[in-house]
Amino acid sequence: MTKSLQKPRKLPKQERSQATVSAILIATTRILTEEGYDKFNTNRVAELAGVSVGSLYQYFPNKAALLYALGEHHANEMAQLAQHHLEDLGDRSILEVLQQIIKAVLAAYAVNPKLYRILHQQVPRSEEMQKLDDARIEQMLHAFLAPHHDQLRPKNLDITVFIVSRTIKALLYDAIADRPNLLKNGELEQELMRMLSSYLIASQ
Amino acid sequence: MTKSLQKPRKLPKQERSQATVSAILIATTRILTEEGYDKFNTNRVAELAGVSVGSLYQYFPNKAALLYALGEHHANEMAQLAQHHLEDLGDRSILEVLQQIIKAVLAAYAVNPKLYRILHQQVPRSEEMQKLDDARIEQMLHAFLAPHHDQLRPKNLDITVFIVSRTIKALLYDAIADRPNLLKNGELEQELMRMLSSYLIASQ
DNA sequence: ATATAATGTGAGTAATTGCTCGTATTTTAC
DNA sequence: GTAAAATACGAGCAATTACTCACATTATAT
Repeated sequence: MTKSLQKPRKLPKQERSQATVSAILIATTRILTEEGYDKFNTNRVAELAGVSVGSLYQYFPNKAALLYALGEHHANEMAQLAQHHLEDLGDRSILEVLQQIIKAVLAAYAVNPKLYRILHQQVPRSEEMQKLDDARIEQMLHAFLAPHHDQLRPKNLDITVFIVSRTIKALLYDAIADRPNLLKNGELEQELMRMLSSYLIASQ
Repeated sequence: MTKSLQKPRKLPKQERSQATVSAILIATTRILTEEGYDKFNTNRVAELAGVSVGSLYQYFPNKAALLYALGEHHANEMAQLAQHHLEDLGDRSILEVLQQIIKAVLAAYAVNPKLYRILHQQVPRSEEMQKLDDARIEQMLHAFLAPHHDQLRPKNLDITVFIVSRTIKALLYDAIADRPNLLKNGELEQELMRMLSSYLIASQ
C-alpha cells in the first residue's frame, strides 16, 4: 500500500552487510539529531556512513523506509526500557503502581529525546507513527490500572488512561526541552505524582 | 540576523496589493492544512492564490518569511481570543479564574488546530515560534495566578505555571487529534478542571 | 496628457536531491 | 580454482523547487 512500508530489497546476510546497515542507521541518527531534518538526505547519510548511496538503496527501498526502520528500532528500545521498570507489580498498591508507571515512561522517553522529537514531529507520516506509539503506551497503562479500577475516582477508564498518559508524556517532553533541571532534580516526577494521585484517587 | 525575519521588500500600499498579500496568506493556509507541509512550495502557493510567483516575492523576501508572517498572524488571532475570555476577573475566586483560563486556552487553540499543528511541528525553526508562544501563555497564566498565590498548594509559582499551562495545552492538543468528542461534549474541560483544581488547591 | 511610481507577470536559472544501473569487488559453494 | 551469489560503488539522470529579472500593466500626481 504505502511505499514507505516496503521491506528491504535484500536482507543482509553476511557480517559485512550487517555492518553497512548499522552504519547507515547510525549516520541517519547523527544527522537527524545533530543537523536537523532538513539537512537529512540519502547522499549525505551514505557519505557519513562511509558507504555508497547504491548500498543504501540495496537495504532501504526509499528514504521513507529508512526513516521508518529507524523509528521502529527506536520504539522498540523505548518499550524495552519501560517494560524493565514494570516487572513484578502484581501485589503493589495503586500509588506504587502509579509511581512506577511515571518512572517507566520517563525512562522510555529518555532513550534519545532529540531523535524522538524529530521522528515524531518533523518526519512526514509521523502522525501514524505517533498514534502507534500512543496506542502502545495506553494499552500498557490500561493493563496496569484496570486491577485498581474500583479505587479510582473517574469512572471511565478510557478517559482516565488518555488523561494520565498524555499528561505524563507532554510534561516530560516539554521538560526535556525547556526545563531540564526539573528532570534532573526529580521535581517533575514529584509534581506529576502529586497531580495524578490527587486526580485519580478518591480521597485520603 | 536571520533571513527568515526580514521584512517585506515592499509594503503593500494600494488595495490591489493588499488583496494580493491576503490571497497569498489564504492560499498558504489552505495548502498547509489540506495538503500538508511537504506539498507546500512557493510556485504552488502563487498558483492557488491566483497571482504570479514574482508578486509573492515582492511581499515576502523568501519562503521562510512567508511562513513566519502566517505564524505571527495566527498567534495574534489566538491571543486575541484568549484575551476575550479573561476580562473582568479581578474579583473572582481562584476556582473561577482557573475555569476561565481553561476556557481561554481552549478557545485559543481552536482557531485553526490543523494549522497550529503544522506551524509548530513541521515548519523549520518552529522551535523558536513554539517557545515564543509558550512564553506568552505562561506570562499570562502567571499574571492571573499570582494574586492567588497564598491559596495554592505548590510553593513555587514558576513550576506551577509550567505544569498547568503545558498540561492544558497538551491535553487539548491531543484531544483535537485523537478524541474530538471529548472536546465537544465538554468532558475534557471537566476532567481538566478536576485534575488541576485538586492539584492546585490545598484541600477542601 | 504624461511622467512616475506601484504592482503584476512567468519563463528561465541554478541548486538540491531521490534514486538507478552498469560495473567492480568480495565472499561462498563445489 | 572457478562459477555464482552477495555486496559495494558512484557518476549521472530526472524531478523538484526557491528565487530572479526583464518586461508589461495599472494607478497616482501634476
